[in-house]
Amino acid sequence: MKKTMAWHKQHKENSKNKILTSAANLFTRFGFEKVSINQVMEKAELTRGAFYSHFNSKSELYAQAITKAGVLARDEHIKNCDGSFMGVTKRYLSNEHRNKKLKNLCPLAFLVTDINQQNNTVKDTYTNVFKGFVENAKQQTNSNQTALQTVALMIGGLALAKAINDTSLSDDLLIACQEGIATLTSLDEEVS
Amino acid sequence: MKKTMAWHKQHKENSKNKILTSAANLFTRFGFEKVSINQVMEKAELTRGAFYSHFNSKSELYAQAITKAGVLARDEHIKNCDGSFMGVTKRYLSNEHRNKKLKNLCPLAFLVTDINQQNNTVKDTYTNVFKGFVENAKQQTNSNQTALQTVALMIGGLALAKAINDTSLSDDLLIACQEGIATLTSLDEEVS
DNA sequence: GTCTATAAATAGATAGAC
DNA sequence: GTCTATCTATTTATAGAC
Repeated sequence: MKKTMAWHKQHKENSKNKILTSAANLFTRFGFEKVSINQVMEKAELTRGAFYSHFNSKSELYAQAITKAGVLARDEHIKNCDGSFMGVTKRYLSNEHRNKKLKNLCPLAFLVTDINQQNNTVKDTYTNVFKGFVENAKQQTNSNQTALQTVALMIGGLALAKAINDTSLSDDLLIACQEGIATLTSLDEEVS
Repeated sequence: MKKTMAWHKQHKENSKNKILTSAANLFTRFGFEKVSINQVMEKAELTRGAFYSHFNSKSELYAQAITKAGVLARDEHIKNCDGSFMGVTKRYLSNEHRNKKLKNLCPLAFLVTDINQQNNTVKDTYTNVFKGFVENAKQQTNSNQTALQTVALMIGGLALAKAINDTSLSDDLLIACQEGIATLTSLDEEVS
């Protein structure tokens, strides 16, 4: 009996995890409104009806999916970087990230506008993921302001580069943001 | 007869202009997917059925509304600024802009992610508005790269500040972006 | 917990009167 | 050109069988 319960619990957690991974992937790629619950469930290899035994509404899925997307993107980042600060920013502000060739995309950049019409729970979740991102940047800079400038150039630069329908200009923009971060952080070091 | 034709033409142009102004306002505030044709037409004081004698589809409206929003935002900006470079960036990266207190909001910042799932015509229009924005910045900087860093900090910083559900952090972010632009442009001047 | 079937609401788009 | 009425498709969410 206990064994069966444990299996059931594990089974449910697996299903929920599959749904969240599917949602994180689809939302960051196609935005909130363009993705239906049906699509999320299909990618998770389940049917639409099963959704509501895991979440009360699509809004609830939004919030949890953003956290999941943040974790997935960070893990993939850590795994594939040399660890240097400029290595991280270059990978973040890369053509591969912009072109959605990475397995996991940063929800902060890819959903920055989508967030705006969602409820406060969703916004709070986005804000928390952002704060984690900022904390990470702070470890690499002396001043908080430089950290904020860095994340603005990373997240904002990537979001803009993705929106532009001109590859050459978009490439220039990504490089410019990398250089901007390098300039501001090196000034920050001189001051300290 | 000629007089009547002229009046008709004027009337139609007025209606189309009202629809575009309404759409520019609603889209920048609430995003593409959240705004229905019905809402656009209601704000333009017309009914749903009249829409299709001006536009073939909602997509066609998107594209034209982005251009309209860009023009409206720029005009309001010019009208209310002292003309100095930092005056412009401070007004752009202001609490009023972030809080949607301005009459016209910048479509580049408020739709940067929404654009992603639209067709190429819409993306091209967004790109053109962006190019105009960059050209404007270039007049204030020596290098093209500094201009790109400036627009990334403006548009990206505003988009992020609006997404964050923490007023204090959001305020810091706006200030940091203003300072970042000041730093990068002053370095740019020294080099020349 | 997962499935099929369906309810209820809303959207984009069209038809025809004036 | 603008209106009312309607078609068709899609969505979130629920009901009930297994």
